[in-house]
Amino acid sequence: MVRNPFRPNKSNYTRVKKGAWSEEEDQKLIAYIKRYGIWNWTHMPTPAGLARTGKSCRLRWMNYLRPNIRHGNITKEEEDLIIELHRLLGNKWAAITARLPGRTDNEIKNYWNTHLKKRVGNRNKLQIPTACVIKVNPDHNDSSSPPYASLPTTDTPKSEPHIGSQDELPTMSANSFCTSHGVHRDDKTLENSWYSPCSMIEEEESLWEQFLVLRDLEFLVNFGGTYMHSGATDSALVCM
DNA sequence: AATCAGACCAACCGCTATGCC
DNA sequence: TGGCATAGCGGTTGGTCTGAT
Repeated sequence: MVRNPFRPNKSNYTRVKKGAWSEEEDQKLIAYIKRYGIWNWTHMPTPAGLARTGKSCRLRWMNYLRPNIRHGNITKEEEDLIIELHRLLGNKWAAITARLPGRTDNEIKNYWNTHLKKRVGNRNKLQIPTACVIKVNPDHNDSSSPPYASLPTTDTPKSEPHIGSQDELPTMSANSFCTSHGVHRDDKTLENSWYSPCSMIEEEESLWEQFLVLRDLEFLVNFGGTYMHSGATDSALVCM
């Protein structure tokens, strides 16, 4: 099922431009999208006057030209959030980015690989991952709080976070949906705590139940984040 | 001033997920 | 239901920048 949207053949391969985008190309893409919206990345480059693949156009738009993109100057708060989200979600850059409005997955990924990976890696060497319980508040029905989550900053500790509030995120390890175990996060001891193992039997019994709850929650979180992130209020871009 | 190494980041590539016919 | 087309994600690459020597 591996399929490239536009795999140039020998006759047109040289026509496809690669490498850095020029200012002119940017303007062409912006102008085209402003006028016609995004109807089909694969077939857009030709009428837009671009010798690029649809994939390349999409990437350029999503990572650089899209409105409301913020570049550089990752704040301390954002950095903390990235670190914590990465601890919870692993390399799910799209999911992480959904909680960081204005940032792109590519930027977050690059920032992690260049700035945070080593630092966090060194810190985590002192921590031992263990199995434990995922805290879930099934009673949450507060429509005033958005489905996406943010994490408390270190100077504003929360007492008892619950899923669904702006202060909480379902706590799970990178692979918690398959083989590994969720991680109980207590904000008071966020920096230096991995919890002692709970009963494996209890965990096995509750794991599927937690999985089902979290699967639904994950959908809400991703949908909410993606929707907000897409700039869907811009009529020309709603089709994104 | 020249060179080199490491850091940074935009863009590419391979692959999976999803929707449609 | 299966196959095709497209969108999207995550890992990797390679060009450029910057600081050290």
